[in-house]
Amino acid sequence: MKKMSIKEVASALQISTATVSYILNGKAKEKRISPELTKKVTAFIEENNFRPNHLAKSLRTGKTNVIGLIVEDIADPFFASVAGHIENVAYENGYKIIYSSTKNDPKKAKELIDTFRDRNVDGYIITPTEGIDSEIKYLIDSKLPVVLFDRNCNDLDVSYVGMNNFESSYQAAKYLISQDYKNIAFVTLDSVQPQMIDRLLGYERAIYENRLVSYVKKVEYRAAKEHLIMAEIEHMLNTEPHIDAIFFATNYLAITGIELLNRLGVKIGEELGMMVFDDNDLFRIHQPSISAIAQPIQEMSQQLINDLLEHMQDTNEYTNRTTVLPAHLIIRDSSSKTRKNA
Amino acid sequence: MKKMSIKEVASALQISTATVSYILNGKAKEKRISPELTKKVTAFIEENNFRPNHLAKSLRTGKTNVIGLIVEDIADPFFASVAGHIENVAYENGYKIIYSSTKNDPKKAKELIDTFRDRNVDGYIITPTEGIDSEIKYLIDSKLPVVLFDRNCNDLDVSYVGMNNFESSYQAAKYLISQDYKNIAFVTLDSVQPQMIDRLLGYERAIYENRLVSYVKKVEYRAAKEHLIMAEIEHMLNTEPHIDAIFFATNYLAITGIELLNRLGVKIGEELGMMVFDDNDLFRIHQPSISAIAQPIQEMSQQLINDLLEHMQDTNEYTNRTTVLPAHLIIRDSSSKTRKNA
DNA sequence: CTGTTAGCGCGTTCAC
DNA sequence: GTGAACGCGCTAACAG
Repeated sequence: MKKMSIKEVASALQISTATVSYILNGKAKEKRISPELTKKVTAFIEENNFRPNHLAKSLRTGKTNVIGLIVEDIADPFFASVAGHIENVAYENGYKIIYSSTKNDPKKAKELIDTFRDRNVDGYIITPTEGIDSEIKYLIDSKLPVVLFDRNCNDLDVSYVGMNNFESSYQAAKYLISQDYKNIAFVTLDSVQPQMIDRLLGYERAIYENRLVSYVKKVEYRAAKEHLIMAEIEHMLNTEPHIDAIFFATNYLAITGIELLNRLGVKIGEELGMMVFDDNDLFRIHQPSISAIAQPIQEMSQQLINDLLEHMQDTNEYTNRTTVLPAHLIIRDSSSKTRKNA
Repeated sequence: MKKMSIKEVASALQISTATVSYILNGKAKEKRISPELTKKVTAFIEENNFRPNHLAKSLRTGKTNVIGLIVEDIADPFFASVAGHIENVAYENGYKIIYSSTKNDPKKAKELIDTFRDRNVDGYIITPTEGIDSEIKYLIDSKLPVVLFDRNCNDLDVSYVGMNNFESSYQAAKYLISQDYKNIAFVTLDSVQPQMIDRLLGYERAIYENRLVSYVKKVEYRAAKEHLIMAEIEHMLNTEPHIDAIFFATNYLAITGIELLNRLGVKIGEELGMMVFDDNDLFRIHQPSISAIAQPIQEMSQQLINDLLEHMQDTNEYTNRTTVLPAHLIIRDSSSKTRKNA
């Protein structure tokens, strides 16, 4: 029951492997192979369940039909969701996906790019870490299809898909201001990632435009433990008691923050407004519900995989495309002093 | 800057490709290649950044160093988390992971197994759907390393890793009973998956042992829309008003249920006890917090990948192993009538 | 002892 | 419609 080779098919049918190969690849007509023979071969292949060896094919053609997906962490629901959407489309187009998580470690990111390169993946979807511009540039220079997402590398001519962090942050902050919050704090990570910086700047723009004061709390990035985050937020609330709203730059920070506030008995919405980046079941169901900026995951994924497929189709004519999608601002109860269900 | 081949290395150094290959694969000593030559070759390879073609190597050796991961849905946080853990260990051992989601469709599951087989993955981690026993059996008969998880295929001699659904469900139900709930409903999916059946049976055992009455609500499985689930639960609560606790068999059902109950203004815990399968941030932070049965994700993943690696190492001596890990019963406020924080 | 030759794995594709 | 080279690395058998 071992695997059959094209040679065996050929010899069983007393024809050459070339003929079988042409038929397999739909070039029967082009190569003027008689319909009868074509039918005979097709039938034989079907009957004996012959499957060409993918490795041999890849070795010869240089195509693996594999897409390399490099994300910060596949276990993160955001990236997992993107992985799911991408897979659907990739699957329909005959591609499989091989993934790896950088854990935001540039060294690992570089290794991953190398490994994927060694394995001849046909295209790359990458969430870049800091300091891997040169590796990405190398891929591009080698004419390999690459699409970045979530974070861009500004200095590179490469396709990118992301969301409008600056604009959505600005709009969200403006909304809080419109709801009469006067001292809005922004809790973020101490990170230089462009998307994080944009979120901060969007907030600050809204603050400055309205002649308000900005309160920015940067939580240390690496292995930020929950209780440390809580301690920092608590400290901030104690030293700046006039703060009347918090805008969290990430999901995780917000969840930790909510836990703290619940424990402190602070009434979210009434006493303290809240806005969060990245939506989540929790924010919808929490009482009061929490307003959030939802990333357009579906749209981003679609764009990502479309761009990549297109790029893989015609490597030469393809021109890079930067897509910045609008986020969805979801207004719930936490961003108004008068709660609907209060 | 195209890729260099072993042949080029050999000719540049005026030696044979065999020599280079032996050195590359650490067989220099075994093959009595002089240390000087070894050093020279190593240096040359380093300098010119030569990387052997993985495809050629795989074609020759039959090993791809790729693990095929077939889950129900990679976008589901549970599977994504498993994927993350597995990746860590796989990576350290030189394996990459190629994934695909079955969406619980047997047809797709079969296709995926075929595809992965075509692509010569070295090992399989599979969340089986119904009706793919024969495909899995085929893999096993072909001596391919397979580990199942989440759901077992009872009739197959194959390694399996999962958690003790029956026991943990039984314990959780018993706990509710011990907290003086008398009419406990069990809300589950209308599914014949073994793990779902075990959860139901565990609940029923606790009910019967205590001479209570079981209320089982099976929600239709396919594409269960939120509002339909809500309608079903609401109907149940109306027709069986004496129900004083709900035990949800899945995370998703519970989230939907909580949303409904909050809307109805039912006081979870006091008026209606609650227990849920699969933990989640939401359950921890919800007020009142929701008791849950947490899957031992870390432990399961570790066991999964260990078993598979072992199996891939010595295909012959390996004997199948069934691992059923205990779940973590996390008692919070929703499972007592007297809430701690009430 | 050191290192080489040559065939293999298997599908693709050019030249006839 | 075919023969044979080719993509590239591995390794048993062999020569010096």
